[in-house]
Amino acid sequence: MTQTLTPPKTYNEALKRGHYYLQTVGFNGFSFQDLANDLGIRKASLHYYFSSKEDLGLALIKEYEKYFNNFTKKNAKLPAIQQLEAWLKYCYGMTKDHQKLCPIGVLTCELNTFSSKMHKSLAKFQSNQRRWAHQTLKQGIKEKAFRKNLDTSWAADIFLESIQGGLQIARLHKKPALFQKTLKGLLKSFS
Amino acid sequence: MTQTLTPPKTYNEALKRGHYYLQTVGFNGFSFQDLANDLGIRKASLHYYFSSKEDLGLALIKEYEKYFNNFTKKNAKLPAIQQLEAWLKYCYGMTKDHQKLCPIGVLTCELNTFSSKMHKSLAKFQSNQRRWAHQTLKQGIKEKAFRKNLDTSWAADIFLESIQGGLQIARLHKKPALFQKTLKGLLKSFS
DNA sequence: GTCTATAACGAGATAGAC
DNA sequence: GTCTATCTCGTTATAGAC
Repeated sequence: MTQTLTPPKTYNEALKRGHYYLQTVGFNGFSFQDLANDLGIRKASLHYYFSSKEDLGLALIKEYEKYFNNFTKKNAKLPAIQQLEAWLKYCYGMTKDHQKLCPIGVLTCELNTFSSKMHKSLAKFQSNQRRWAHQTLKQGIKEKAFRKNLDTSWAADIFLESIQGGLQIARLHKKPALFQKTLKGLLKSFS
Repeated sequence: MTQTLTPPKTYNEALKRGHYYLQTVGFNGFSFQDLANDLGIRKASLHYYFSSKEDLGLALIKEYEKYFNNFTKKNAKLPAIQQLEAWLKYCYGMTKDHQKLCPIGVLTCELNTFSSKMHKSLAKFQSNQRRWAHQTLKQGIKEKAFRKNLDTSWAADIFLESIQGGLQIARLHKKPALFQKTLKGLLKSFS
């Protein structure tokens, strides 16, 4: 009925294309012009939604985190190993979708070109993922999916780091199967 | 005596600073102007050495590979585990040196903004590293440093991918120790 | 081998009309 | 909410003097 109920279509489309570019060419690899072309509007119009590029960057990270939180909530009742496998499946999908990378990996490479606000936002997001991985791995031990003496703190870190690096190497050699093999093997080594 | 014997000081300095920038802000994160400022010359002068930025990029990768080949040759007679540990030590040093990243990781994130020439050069470099890791891991089994049934193909991939991702996460949280812990743990898990 | 000067372009950002 | 128009700046790259 009122304008607050109508969905901000342009805003959402911009975020969607922003995510695409971020994961394929990096945050510094695309411009307002690129987004504007895709949306069929002028780049000046984008400043109505995002006052600056940093503003866009913060919105993109926030959106990623929203998706991630939704994902973990949706799968919270599954056995731990299935939760971790579901995340791997989602990441594996990136290798087939324009060889996208993990956004955290991309942004970390560009980190020194960002403001501290974006830096902090990204670090918080990664800590969030790390907390989930750690807790899920601990749950997996209780469920006997992983060995009792597994160092879950270490496992959480290497799991997330390997996803990042694995997606990057898979892109380099155009070999999605490489990601699959490495990460499945890592999960198996936790047993 | 002749000019071919005098070292091309400017050229080498440019490569050195190029490496620094590549690993701290990415290849697209610095300009000829940055290099020129550091060297105390005009940016136009750099085109005497590098006809284009792509040309500079190719030279930087070639230089990395030269260093790597030298490194492996130098340590070739050490036990396998010491060779791998030496490489980890070198990478760990990056975390303390302006939080540098693995150049392959950085360049892979920016890959879609590069020419196919640079893409191929980078892929070849990574394959070279992968071959070394694989062969060294196999040697480590013979030397009883790693378990007999270790999947060395898998181990080589996860080793290199974790280095990449590990350096990135260490930068994000400004925690060099994180890299150390993850990678030492991985190597130990191969036993 | 380094310089000045300049071309050609694309970036982020803003003012103000509609 | 989207537009035109414009500003300012930084980028790669080239021509030609010294």
